[in-house]
Amino acid sequence: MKQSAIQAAHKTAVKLSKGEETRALILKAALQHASVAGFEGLTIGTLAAETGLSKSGLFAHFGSKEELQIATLDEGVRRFSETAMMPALSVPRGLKRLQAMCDNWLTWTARSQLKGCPMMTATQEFDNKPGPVRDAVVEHMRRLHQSLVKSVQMAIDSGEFDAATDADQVAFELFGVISSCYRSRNLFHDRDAEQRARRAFERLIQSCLPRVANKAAKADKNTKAASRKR
Amino acid sequence: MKQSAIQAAHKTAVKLSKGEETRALILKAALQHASVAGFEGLTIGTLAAETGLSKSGLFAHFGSKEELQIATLDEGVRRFSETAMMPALSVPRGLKRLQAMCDNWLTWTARSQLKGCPMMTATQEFDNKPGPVRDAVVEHMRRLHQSLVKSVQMAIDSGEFDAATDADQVAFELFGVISSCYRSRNLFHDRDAEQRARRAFERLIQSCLPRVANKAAKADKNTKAASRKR
DNA sequence: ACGATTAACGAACGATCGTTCTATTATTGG
DNA sequence: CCAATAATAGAACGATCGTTCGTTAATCGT
Repeated sequence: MKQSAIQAAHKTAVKLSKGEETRALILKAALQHASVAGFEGLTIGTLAAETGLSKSGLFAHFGSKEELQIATLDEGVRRFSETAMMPALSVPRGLKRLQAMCDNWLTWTARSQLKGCPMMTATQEFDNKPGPVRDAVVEHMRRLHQSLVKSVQMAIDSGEFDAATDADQVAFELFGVISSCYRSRNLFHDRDAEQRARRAFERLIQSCLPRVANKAAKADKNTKAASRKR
Repeated sequence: MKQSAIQAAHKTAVKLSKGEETRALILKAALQHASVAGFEGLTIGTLAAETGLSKSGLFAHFGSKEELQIATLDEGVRRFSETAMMPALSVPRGLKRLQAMCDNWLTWTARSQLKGCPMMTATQEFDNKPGPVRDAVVEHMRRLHQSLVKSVQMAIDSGEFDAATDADQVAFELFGVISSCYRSRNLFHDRDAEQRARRAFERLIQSCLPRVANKAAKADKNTKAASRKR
């Protein structure tokens, strides 16, 4: 009983074998490192020193550097999902959720104690380097983009956005705003970066609002929300 | 006379010493390599093999890898300036020039036979890595951002953009669009990326147009263009 | 609690990294 | 054309890279 209480203290109630435990520890350090120095900058030796393991001991968990990179990327996506995406799912569908998602996106690295966004880093590092890592990055980023598209589509379905809104286009532009925010913040140490991003979101949202019968469409929102397509 | 005719065949009429000539050759290869594998991926050995020089022979041109990285970055910026920025300067000030600048920005890597944008790569690689290279990146990007701001300001001064337009904010968002375009093109191999970017530019420009007395402001354009502030 | 399994270590591998040195070959200015 | 200078080559350096291997220590299922 005492044991189960301790287990319950963890957010994930499942038990971890020794191997899984240290693997998680490694990946935490690896993600931290990758968010600063990139995935190519990940080094078995450095990582081993940071975690107190031997090179070979650490290596055994992954079998290759490539696998380590992919595992670290996966861990980054996992952290992103639980820090930025999942909380937004508790917000009602539509514009509110889209805004929550974008807002969480801007701030998740700080909340996750990372210096940069691992996925953005991975994108730049591997977008021209064929191989399994690139494939993994593409897969993850495609999913991410689709999440955005879906959220925009919900705002369209709810009537908050104009029916003619190009969800893919909006997702494209939202992604751009987020990119610009990260760059301003990390490269220029611009403290107003998030404010700039929010203003950009605002402008983008403004241009997506229903064009005609503005008030009527808003009044229609609650009834239309019930008939979602996806 | 024959010799001067040969020299005239080069675009830059100035004479090049042997050292400067090979240095330029190295930087060309280095830039090519950095645009694909990044600046940390630059390797003295690989670069020496590609250019047919010895490691030490190549090394002597720069004195350190860090200097090689900075020189390569400078070369990238130089190429960007002559491929994307300078041609835009022959377009009349104002909205037209801003559009030309953005358009050139989207396509300059292809015209310069690069796989990716060296400055974007450098930004991601060094935005969290203190040192001389990062300092150089920051300096270059700051200048770039200012170029954008200035072009936006000219569109404001000419009356094509609303007087209340926040030039810094617009530059921020333009940068985001370009980022998103590069990502879509390089990571997803999306052939519509440029079209998406142009649509985003269009939307952004639309939101900057004079709010009141639209037609009157447009008619005023030619007269107001003469009284620029900067 | 014991036997089977897994995790971790330490040493060594060849390769390549950036860098230094000395020697030799090219280029250049007078 | 010749001395002065600059450019390049070659060999070697210690460090670190990713990886392999055999052995020891810890954990786990029963």
